[in-house]
Amino acid sequence: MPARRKTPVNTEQIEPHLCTISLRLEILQNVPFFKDLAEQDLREINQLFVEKGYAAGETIYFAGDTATRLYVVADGNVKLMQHALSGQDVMLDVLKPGEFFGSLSILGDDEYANTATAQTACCAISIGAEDFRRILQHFPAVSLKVIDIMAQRLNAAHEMIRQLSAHSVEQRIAHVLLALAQKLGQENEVGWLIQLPLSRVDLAELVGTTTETASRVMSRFQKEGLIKTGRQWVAITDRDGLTAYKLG
Amino acid sequence: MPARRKTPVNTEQIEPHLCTISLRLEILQNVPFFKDLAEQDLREINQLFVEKGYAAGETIYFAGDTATRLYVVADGNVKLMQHALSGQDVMLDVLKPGEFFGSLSILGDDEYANTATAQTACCAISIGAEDFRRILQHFPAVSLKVIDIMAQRLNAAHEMIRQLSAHSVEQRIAHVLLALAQKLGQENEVGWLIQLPLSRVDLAELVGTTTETASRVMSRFQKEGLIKTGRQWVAITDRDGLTAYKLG
DNA sequence: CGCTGCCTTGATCTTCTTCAAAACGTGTGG
DNA sequence: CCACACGTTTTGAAGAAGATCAAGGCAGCG
Repeated sequence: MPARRKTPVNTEQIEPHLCTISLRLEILQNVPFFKDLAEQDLREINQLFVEKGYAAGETIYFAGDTATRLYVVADGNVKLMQHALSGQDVMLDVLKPGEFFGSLSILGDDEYANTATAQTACCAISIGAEDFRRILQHFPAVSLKVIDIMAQRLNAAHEMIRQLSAHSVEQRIAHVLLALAQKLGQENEVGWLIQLPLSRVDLAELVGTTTETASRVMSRFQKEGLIKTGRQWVAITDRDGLTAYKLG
Repeated sequence: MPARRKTPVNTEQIEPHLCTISLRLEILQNVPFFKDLAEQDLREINQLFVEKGYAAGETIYFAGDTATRLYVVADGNVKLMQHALSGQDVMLDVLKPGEFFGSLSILGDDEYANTATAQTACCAISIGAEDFRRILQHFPAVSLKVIDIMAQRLNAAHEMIRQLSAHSVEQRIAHVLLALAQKLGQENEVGWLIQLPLSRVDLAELVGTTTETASRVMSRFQKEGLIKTGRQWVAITDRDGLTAYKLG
């Protein structure tokens, strides 16, 4: 028995120096838009990437910083945030290994549009925007994949806009929990566990409400047996029940 | 004197058959991602496009339809909408000539993610998704431009998410009015006129509120001398004042 | 002139935020 | 191993922002 840890979330620490060069090739193969490249090309591209580890909570770049690099999550989770002048933060997305972030706007704006922070201890590899542009020019197939992924993200953002415009906090939380479980969930003795430390603050930032309201809704959901939740973790126990809530 | 029309918005009707083949080449040259192509290439690409006119209010495609074509606005304005089960609609964007919409997800999903409707009488040209993909493969420069534009749109969507999460209806309306004026505005004896028929319903759908609340906010703005507004039109008279409102 | 949509305004009610305080878990240092 | 301290979570009560319901007004058009 390791300890009396209550978190069912797996929080193994990844040492910053774990992302060795040999591992990077494997990581790159799992990046959706590099998947179809020849091994030789991949090997060359690999040379252009640099890896770095981050502690949980550490910021990878800030919104407004000069945008020079494109990143790919290698291990752990990264969250993308927007900041409002009022001090209120908004969480746009949680990324898992294989997803990219950073400087996408290859030609135009040269500022990061959002802040990237390590949600868990994590490792990310990155490439200079210039080098990435060269790759896109040489491999049209990669460009097509990138366009495809961006279209998906745009759709996800539009879905979020619809949620915020038309649904109650209760519905939005139900939706976010289901989406996160879909993306990062693991079946478990507790239920369908979201493999991510997720506080009430995080949840509030994800659905655009306050921590208090988020807490109240979570209590209600738990009381009704839809979820099990504790400090920084959530598991879904009644998927259909939550879906019903989400739909109104 | 034509009549006692009150709308300062220019509402010249475009006949559906106005988009002749000769005009199309000119239109294509103004599409951001075709701008840098050689005349000869453009001429070939032009052959692949088909044009069609739409009456104001007419729907170009519905969310959920099989996605087969990519469109470019040639003349007039097109709005992109999301629908909620509750019946509430959300307006994601208003497009002007040169902007594209439709099937962007070249490889993956084969459904339109939103509904495109003619906000004014308009004309759009379109190309089959297959043909467009071929163009992207042949001209990497076009792909880069497309990625760039999609990055901009993603940023715009994220900005909207931040607005909805962190700002009041008043702030959101101020923001939308300024953004629309920036995009479609024309200096005029009335003020900075938004060249677009824009009802209270449209406004409400743009900022995620009800027509009543939108109307109240607009009345307040007019009372304070920030805007002039009437049936389906808005002009900004105090840009700085509105900006101040937008910031809180 | 009256009809049909759009726009406005008022009153009421719900949802969510805000402010405040207490309870709980977790890691720390005695 | 226990107890304290800190950050997280919960809960309550009051207040504000916005939604909803319901009329009434105004512009444009036949």
